[in-house]
Amino acid sequence: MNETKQKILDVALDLFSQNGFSAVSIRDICKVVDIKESSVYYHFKNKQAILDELLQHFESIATGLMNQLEQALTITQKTIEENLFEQTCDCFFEKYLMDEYCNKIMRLLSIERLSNYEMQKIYNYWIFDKPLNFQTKVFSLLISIGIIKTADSKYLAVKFYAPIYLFAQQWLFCGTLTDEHKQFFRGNAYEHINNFFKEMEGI
Amino acid sequence: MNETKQKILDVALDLFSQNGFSAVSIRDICKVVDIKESSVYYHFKNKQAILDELLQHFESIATGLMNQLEQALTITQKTIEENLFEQTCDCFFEKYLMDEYCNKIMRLLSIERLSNYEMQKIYNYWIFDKPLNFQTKVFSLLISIGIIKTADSKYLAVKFYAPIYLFAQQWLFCGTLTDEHKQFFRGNAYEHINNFFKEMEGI
DNA sequence: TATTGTACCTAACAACTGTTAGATTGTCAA
DNA sequence: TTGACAATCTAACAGTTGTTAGGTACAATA
Repeated sequence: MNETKQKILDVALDLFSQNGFSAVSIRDICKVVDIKESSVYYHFKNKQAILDELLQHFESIATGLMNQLEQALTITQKTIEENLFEQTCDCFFEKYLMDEYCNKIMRLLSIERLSNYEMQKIYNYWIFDKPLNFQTKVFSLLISIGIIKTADSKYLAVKFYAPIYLFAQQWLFCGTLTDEHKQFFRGNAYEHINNFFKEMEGI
Repeated sequence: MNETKQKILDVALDLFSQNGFSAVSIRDICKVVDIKESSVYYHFKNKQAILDELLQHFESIATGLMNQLEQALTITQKTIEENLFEQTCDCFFEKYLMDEYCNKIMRLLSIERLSNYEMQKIYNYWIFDKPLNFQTKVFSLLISIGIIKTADSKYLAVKFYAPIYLFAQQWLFCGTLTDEHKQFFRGNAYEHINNFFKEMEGI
């Protein structure tokens, strides 16, 4: 891909994720990229097309990561327990919630979803429905192979995911994504996961 | 308070909560209120002053509600159990998360917190710190009077509050606040509270 | 050497932005 | 009736917005 075009996308996402789509002007972007505003229209049909391309790229990344997670459920039973923990942390935490690109897209979506129904659907899918459905599957599986005693897998998924979502909103979706905030998130989220599985073994 | 001034505040909050402060123009507000844009400057020093007054009013409402909740903890022990459940639902759910005014302010804050540090602090205080601190107090109290066996009250607060926050984000902070969405939230949140206390009695 | 295509530029457009100066009403008290 | 005040208006300002038409510089191709 063209170097300038990539730079426009990077800067646009950076500004969109802080101020929202409509509050950022083409000229704001151009000041940072250091080109004249008309040059943007050589690479993109209009302002909306920049946003479209950013979202499309995000959805392809997210689809790939979620597929990777789903595959961790299909391997042999013995390796499930070990693999699941690692995969969840690596795919979902590091490469998704804390990934610079994905994180910025999610910030942007959290703004736009309030006035744009299409954005709301994308946000709901990737932040609520998809992760909760995946966790429900995980717990159904753990119940079926006897690691967990019978329980409501859907409610288990909420109890597992909700604190992670809360910590993410607290540390990963405020201000800029810093290493310090990442460490806060990791500390809280990992501790929660450990506690959660300890408590489940007890029941 | 002046009728027109109140109408400006109402319309401004409605638009700000959907599109964010900077994406709404004075003329957007005036079209709905049906006045000329210069008339706004009779009631407010500038655009920022509208936002300031909205936030100030919210903080006085929120302070009152939280004080009311705190008081539910100081009454005689016997009535605590009965009172706490009712108060939490009434104050925190109905008069706070689902109240039209407070709900709109929280939407607005969720946009502005991404680019404005002051807004971020207000959001964090009223959405994370204050509710979590209150719940921590509640569980400390329940532990001290023997209703709950010894446990980490801070982590209990997270486990209690996180699903409520998740349901709120899912149903109360997307699109417009409808009666249908309110019912979804109530259904999920009340069920969670019941489950939570059932499980605690078991331990 | 002439032509073509890429990647940028200057300059302008009509519409919109927050804000202000000053005029115009209607409603009271003197 | 006069004067003062509150609440609104008209009209304009300087700057910003997304977008376009048309020009320029430079490389690769014919």
